[in-house]
Amino acid sequence: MRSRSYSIAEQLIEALEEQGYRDTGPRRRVVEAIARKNRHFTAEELWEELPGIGRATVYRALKLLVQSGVLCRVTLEDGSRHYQLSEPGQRGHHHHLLCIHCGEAEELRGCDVEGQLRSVAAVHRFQITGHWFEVYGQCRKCATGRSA
Amino acid sequence: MRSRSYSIAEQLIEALEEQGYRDTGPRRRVVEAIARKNRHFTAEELWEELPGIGRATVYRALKLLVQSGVLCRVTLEDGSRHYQLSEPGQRGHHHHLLCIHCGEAEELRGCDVEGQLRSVAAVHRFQITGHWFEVYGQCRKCATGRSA
DNA sequence: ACTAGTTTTGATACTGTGTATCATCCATCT
DNA sequence: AGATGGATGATACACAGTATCAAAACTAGT
Repeated sequence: MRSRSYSIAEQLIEALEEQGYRDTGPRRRVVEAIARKNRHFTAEELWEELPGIGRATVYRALKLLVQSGVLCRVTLEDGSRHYQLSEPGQRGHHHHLLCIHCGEAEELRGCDVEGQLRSVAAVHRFQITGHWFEVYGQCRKCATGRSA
Repeated sequence: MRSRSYSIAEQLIEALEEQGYRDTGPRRRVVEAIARKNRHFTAEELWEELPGIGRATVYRALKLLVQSGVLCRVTLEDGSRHYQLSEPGQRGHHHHLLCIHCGEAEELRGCDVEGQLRSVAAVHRFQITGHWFEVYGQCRKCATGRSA
C-alpha cells in the first residue's frame, strides 16, 4: 500500500510540526499507537499500550493532536471521553456516527447541521458560535449480527 | 402566582415520588435550591449553597432528577458539566441553546433533528439509538450588550 | 563538536466530578 | 409505637485530566 504518500503516523507528526512542535521519540510512539487504532479509544487505554511513556506525555500529545484537528474527542452516551482519528483531509469540525457495540465511528455525511442551525438562530434570535453533535447506534454489521 | 397548580420544587419532589423515592428534608432543600436557579449550574455550585447537606446527597438527588427527566445534564464547550431544569412538561430528550455569557439556556425548537436523523440512518445504514446535540452562542441580550 | 538556550519528558502531586461504603438516621407502614 | 428498608453524611476512593519542576533531549549558533 504505497498509494498514499505517507502513513497515518507520518501525517500526525506532520500536523504537530505544522504547529511548531517537535518530532520526538515518545511523541512518535504515541502517534504510532494511535495510527494502529481502528476504533475510538480512551486516553488511559492508549497509555497502557505504551509502557515507559509517561501519562502526562500521552495526554499532552492527545491535546495537541485535537488542537490541530487531526484527532477528535468524542463523548459517548455514558459521558466517557474517547478519541478518534479524523478522516484524512477532514480536519476540524465534523460529526460522528458511533457504533455502541464495536466502537466503529463514521463521519456523518448527508446531514446539513450547519444549514439547520442558521434557521434555528433566526427563530431564537441567538447568535450561534458553536455546537456539539454526536449520534449513537449500531452499525450495519452489528445490527445484522445481533438480530440473527 | 397561584395560577400554576404547584411550585417547581413541588413538581421535582413529585417526579421523585413517582419513581418511588421519598420526600425527605435534605432532598427538599436540594430541589428548592434548584428551583430558585434561573440558569444552568454545576453540582459543586449547588452544594455550596446548601450548608449542612452532604455532597453525596446533592449528587444523588441530581442523578435521580436527571433519571426522571425533569433535570438535564448539559455539557459546555469546555467540557464542564452543568445541570439545568427541563421546561415544564418537556421531560426527557430535547436540545438546548446555551448562552456562553449569561448562562441562559433555551430549549431548541424549530429544528427537526429527529427527522434529519432518519434520513442519515438510511444513507449510512446505521441503526440510530440516540444522539446528543447542544448549541452554543450568545443570547439576544448578551449579543446586543456586547456589540454596543 | 561544544555550548547555550529552548522544548519535552516523566514523576508526582493536585483538581474536579463524581461513586462506593457504611454506620446512623428517619419515613412510612402496620 | 415498632419494624424495616430507604436516605443521609463522612470518608475514602475512582477516573480523567492538569500543574509543577528537575532532568533529559533536542536545536541553533559558533
